[in-house]
Amino acid sequence: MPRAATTSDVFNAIAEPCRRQILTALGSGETAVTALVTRLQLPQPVVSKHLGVLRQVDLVRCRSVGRQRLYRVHAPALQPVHEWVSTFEAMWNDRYDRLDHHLTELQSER
Amino acid sequence: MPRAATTSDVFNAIAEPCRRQILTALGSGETAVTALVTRLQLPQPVVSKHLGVLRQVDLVRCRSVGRQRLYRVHAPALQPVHEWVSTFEAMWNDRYDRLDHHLTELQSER
DNA sequence: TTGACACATTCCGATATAGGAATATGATCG
DNA sequence: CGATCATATTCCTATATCGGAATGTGTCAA
Repeated sequence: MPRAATTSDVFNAIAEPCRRQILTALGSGETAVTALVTRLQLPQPVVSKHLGVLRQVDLVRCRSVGRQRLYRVHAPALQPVHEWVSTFEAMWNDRYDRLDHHLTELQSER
Repeated sequence: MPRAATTSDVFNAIAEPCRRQILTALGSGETAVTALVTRLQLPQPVVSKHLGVLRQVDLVRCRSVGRQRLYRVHAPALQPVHEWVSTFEAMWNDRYDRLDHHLTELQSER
């Protein structure tokens, strides 16, 4: 069994490098699909499909203008990720590093 | 082609719910594999395999004590995720929400 | 040394998913 | 209306990855 559905889990959606690239690119503001295609040097169907996934987890939203579709980041969807990661934030300071070293040394002494 | 190797990408490693559970459980301190197994109600081989993945991306480290293996979180490996997500942090405040609403309305007016 | 315990690894089958190619949809313009 | 541009969708195949079952490895204890 593969992992939980990409299309329903934000963590899973941003696990794909291309999708992160797309989000980063959209960080600079509303962008049309073709613009993304040229900027990221990816085939158009690939970009559209990734955008589809990002839309399903509400990481991007879009509006139609003429025949273009302008996509933008919907950042609040990233908040759960930020919160979860922040849980561990207190652990990447020097005190924890020293603890880590200490524990590692405990092993080699054996 | 499936996505980039789980075993080399932190984003991918934390895309799996079980692995997030494991990390969260390890947040309370060094833990043996059996303890994780009983706490998370998962088969032992499953836990061991997830720990293997987490080890490969350096999200956990372990030391041997007797016949046990004590695992601990190595939080610095999460920093890239935190940094990437933080890039968008400024976008999930009220100002951006209002902008979002505004852009959404622009569409329906058409 | 033998057995019990703690954990890791291998083999397996089922299933998602990524990307390519081709095609479909939808809007605009002449 | 027909052509063209912008984007989405479908069909396809290759490949990771997950979990289960069984087995392997290493350590301790009697």
